[in-house]
Amino acid sequence: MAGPDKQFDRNATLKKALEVFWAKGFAATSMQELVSKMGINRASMYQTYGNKQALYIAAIDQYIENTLAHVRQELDSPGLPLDKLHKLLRQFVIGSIKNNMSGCLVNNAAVELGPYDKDIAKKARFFWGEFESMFNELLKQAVEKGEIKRDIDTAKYALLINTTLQGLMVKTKSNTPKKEILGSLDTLFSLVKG
Amino acid sequence: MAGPDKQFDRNATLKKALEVFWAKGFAATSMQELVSKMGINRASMYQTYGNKQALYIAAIDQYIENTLAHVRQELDSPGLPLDKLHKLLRQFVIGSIKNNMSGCLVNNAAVELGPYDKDIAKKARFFWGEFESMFNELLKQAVEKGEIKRDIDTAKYALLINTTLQGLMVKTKSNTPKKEILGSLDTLFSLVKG
DNA sequence: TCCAATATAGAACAATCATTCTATATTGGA
DNA sequence: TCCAATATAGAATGATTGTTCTATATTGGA
Repeated sequence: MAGPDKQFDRNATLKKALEVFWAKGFAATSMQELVSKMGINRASMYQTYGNKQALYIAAIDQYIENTLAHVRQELDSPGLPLDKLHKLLRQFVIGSIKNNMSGCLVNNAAVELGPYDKDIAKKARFFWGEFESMFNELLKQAVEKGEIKRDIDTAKYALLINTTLQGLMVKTKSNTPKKEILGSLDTLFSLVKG
Repeated sequence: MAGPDKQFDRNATLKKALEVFWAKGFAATSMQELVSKMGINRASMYQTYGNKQALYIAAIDQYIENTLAHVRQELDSPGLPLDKLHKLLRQFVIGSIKNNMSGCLVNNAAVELGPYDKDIAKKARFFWGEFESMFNELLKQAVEKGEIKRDIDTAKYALLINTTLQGLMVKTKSNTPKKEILGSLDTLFSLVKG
């Protein structure tokens, strides 16, 4: 068989598509804009991804993979568990605001398509489930290390923290002052620490 | 001048438009569907509202007005302040799930258009600001009446509660189990009560 | 009985949508 | 030097988009 030949960089072009979908959502993004920003030919894109929906799913998959890897790395780094978590969530908020109030791609996708697309809804639940597992793990460490002195139900707290995080992401999308958003995050952690 | 003649019911037709936008978002809703569901002629709709964007804004305004009125009424009713608030938020969650996981129209609008539409973003901030004022008022009452025994910064707690509420709304859009969502709400209130 | 306003039906519009097609160039191994 | 794969350019397709237009019916007050 003939080799891979003059192939474009799948990962890089998908990242471009991801950025457009992240900024504008699914329905408001046209194939024209996608093809332009990806820098490849229309035919190549249909050949590679099939259609707009499939490209969107591929972009979300890449986002989920990259984000989970990043979160794992941050939470595995040295430091007090709860402080690490607090810092990570602060990063999410600041990142969203700096990235033109883009929020979280999964959150955006769930709000736009969740009720009509079971595949999207399922991916969102998986993504958040992973978050909540990691948060739970950190909370358990926080209790062990005495960073949290009470005896708490860490799993429930993990769910609450992620839910609040999703609310923070939404608030960044309407130009809410950064201080206010980060303030709510601080309030949450002050309550968790007890 | 000639009288109002054979006019359609502005309020009722706008409510129909609201329902469609609420369920499907702005971009994914076509004028064809709007006109059909509203039961009026295309020309009448353009005559009355101008264009799709203006109709959307009008629908959001009606939603904000109705929702704030409903919240005020619920929170003014007799009962323990925090219990009333808890029950109200539970209603929001259950309502969203029963209404085909539609979430909150303002939340949906902020996520879809907030970064690109300053008018939408401003309305979202106003809407949430009203929520937070009312929540703050209730929290102050809860402290006065001894429903909360600690000395808390009610304003900060009000912000946190609304932020978490927005996260709860997002979670309803991806078919997250009702029990899990309501559980997070319970966790939040258990922390607030202290 | 007019008039002016308000509604209707439904065609027409130009633009844009996602998608497919034709034809051609480039590449690396057999 | 072919071949088969992979890319390109760019036109074409047919559907759908938001919006406007023409023509007509209904209504209530002057």
